Order: sequence, then C-alpha cells, then structure tokens
Amino acid sequence: MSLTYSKKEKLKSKKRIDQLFAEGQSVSVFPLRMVYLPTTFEEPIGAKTGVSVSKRNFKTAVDRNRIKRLLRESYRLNKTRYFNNLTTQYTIMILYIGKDVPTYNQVENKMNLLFQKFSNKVSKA
RNA sequence: CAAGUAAAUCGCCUUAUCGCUGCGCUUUUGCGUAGAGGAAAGUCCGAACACCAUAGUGCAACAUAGUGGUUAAUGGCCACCAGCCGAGAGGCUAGGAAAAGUGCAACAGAAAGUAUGUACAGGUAAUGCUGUAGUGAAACCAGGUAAACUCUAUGUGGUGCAAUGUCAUGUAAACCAGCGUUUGAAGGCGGCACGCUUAAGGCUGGAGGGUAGACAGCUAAAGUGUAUUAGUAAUAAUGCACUCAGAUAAAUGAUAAGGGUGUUUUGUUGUUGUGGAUGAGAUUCUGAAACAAGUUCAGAACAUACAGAAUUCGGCUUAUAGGUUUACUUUAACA
Repeated sequence: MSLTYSKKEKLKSKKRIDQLFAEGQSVSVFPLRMVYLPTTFEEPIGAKTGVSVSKRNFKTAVDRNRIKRLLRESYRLNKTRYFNNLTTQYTIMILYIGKDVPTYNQVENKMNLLFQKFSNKVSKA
C-alpha cells in the first residue's frame, strides 16, 4: 500500500454508502468521525474511503472543498501506518463535524488519533 | 496636489517533495501533456438543444411600455429626445391612456361632491334660487393620481441534460397484442373551458428492465486572440493565427522554503512648503535641540479579498483585500 489515493480507493457507489450508514459502526475524535463496515472487494486494496462535510456547517463550496481536500490529504499520507497490518477490507466514510475551517496540522493530528482508536477497536473484536 | 465623475483592466508569483482527474504513449510500471472564475455565485431575463400534438382555440394569468437602432434572442445593450437631480464632469426615470368606468387625496376649508354653512347684495308665494367675499394647487360641463384598480398595444404552450437515447442484469410495476365491461373515471407534468390523442380495472398470450450501474448527450463553439474596414455607438463584415477543464460522494490539491504587493511602525536618507537667520533686494544658510508633508534604503508586525465549473451560450443582479490605466470636472477654502 503506497501513498496514493486513486479512484479505486474512493468510495463512490451510492448503494455502498447507504449500506455503510445503515449497518456500519463508528468511532470519533472531535472534530472527526469515522463510519466503517467490513466489506470484501475484488480489487486488492485496504479500504474504500470517502470524506464528507456538512453543508449545514459550511455554506460556501470553497470551504467544503478545502476541508475535504485536507481530509483526503491526511488520509493519504497516514493510512499506510495502520491499514497495511489489517487483513480485512473496509468501507469507510470520514465525516467532519466541526464548525470551523481547520489547519492541516490539526487535521493530521486528529486523523492519527482516529486511526489509533479505530485499530484498537478492530483488533479487540 | 486634493476632492470627485465615468470607463477599462489585473486580482498574487516561483521552486522542491508527495498526490488528484482527463487524454496520449508505453505496457503494469512509468513518461509526456492539459486542468476553475470575473463573477464559475444568485438562478432573475433571453436563446440553443431535447421530449411532450411539426404546440391548436378562447378566457384567465404574467411580462413589457418615449423614438430609432442592434442582436440568434431579450424585459439586455447603444444613440437621441423629454422630465427630474447635481456647482460641474455626470446621474436617475415604473417616460402609452385621466373625454370608458371605479377608487383615492395631507393641511386649510362649512363643504373635495348623494355638499351648499356664514356675511353682504339681488330675487321669489317659498327654498342655496343667483352673485360676491372667504379656504385651497383645485370649489363643478373643471383638475391631480394609472410604482390604485382599470383600459390600450405587444409578447408568452409546458417541462428541463436527473431532458433524451442506447446497453447490461431478467423477481415486481409499467409496456404490447387479442378478448371483453361500465354509472365512462384517468393520463398526455402550470389555472379553467373547448379540441386532439391514449384509453383504466379483468382474462389470455407476448415482450421487457426498476434500483442515479455503464456509454452517448458532453464540450470546435452565436469559440478565443489579433488586424483592417463600415458605423457617433451597441454591433457587423473580412483576413490571419489558435484549440483552451470535462469531474460525477464530484479532479484542478497538500506541505515546506523563498519572493511580490499593501498598511502600520522603527531607524536611516535628506526633498518641498511654512517659520527663523542674513541682506536694501536678489539670494544664501538652517531642515535639529522649529513645525508639517513627501522621498531613498533597511528592519519588524499584520494583511493578501469575494469565491469553486456540472448541457452550452448572450445578458442582468449581487459579493469582492488591494493594485494599475485612460478621459474628464472643480462651487467654496488653502498654497
């Protein structure tokens, strides 16, 4: 697993997203929240991941784009530390539930905490 | 110089590392190349395109409203006229009709129209019956108001790319054909009526594709740049050159370093004006341990906006740190 984050690893199917929110479990580290569900894919990837920012909290598309880009970037750079050890494939959605536009460092710190919490929970189960 | 008016225009840059989307080449790993805006926004007008009758008729509803031009089209734009505002450059205009009708009208006034008081004068059998005065912009065959109803003229069919078409998967609904029934509902996506058209539910047979899955539509166009010509202008014609985003939980980024630009401030530099000194004057000196405002260089802090394509164009409206350019105006005050 490399530092890339291409189309194959993005969560695009509406069907899968509906299933994820219906059946998935979640962990959160404010202002981030991760919803995940074990899934089997044909492609050899660790997970299919999407990001989301509420339109209610950020009215302009510029702000939403900015946050989503930060989320994707920190996911891309930090996923290898945790997901290379996993044997199960997951469908994941990462939500931003804060109300202010963050800096990259803030997002990266929280993302690492979130991943730790996630892998602890998964390994226990 | 300052204050202002009208236009136009730019709206951060560079490098490194790691990435994203399309296309091309390689072939499984990479390489090359392209990759947001002046408003991409609001979705307010006008079109292209698609489907529903090649879009019908009447009413209703809505829109527009000086004259001429421009355009694919417009309610946009340009020119001119008129009115109003401003000292001016300029700005604004919802600029058709009040002799079709209905309504409305502050203050003053008895009364603003199914009214007629007071004073004086005239007249009658009698009476606001007649005149004058008085209020008011207006006092009765009148006038104002149509960003009041209304009337007139002109225009508008509806729905929007989640349109629409094709393909894959084969469990329903819907669909097609035949039979067959009725007090004849319902559909054709905005309100009514007419007209046109398809015709429910049931039975038999056929055929098939919902779930935003994929592909087309989907980016070569009323295109961009530039020059010339015509025109006061909007704009048009012609020549030359160029090809310039196509994502779909939605690419166009992240980080680091450096540089721009602006504001404030500290130091520095030393200009101009005022003041002071000198002198008959011209002038010269002073510029800090006189005052004010610029300039040069260096440092620091802060700021660097509004905002993200989604079928495509033409406009309008709104948001926008800061910068640049052009044309023009200046009543009063100061020099």
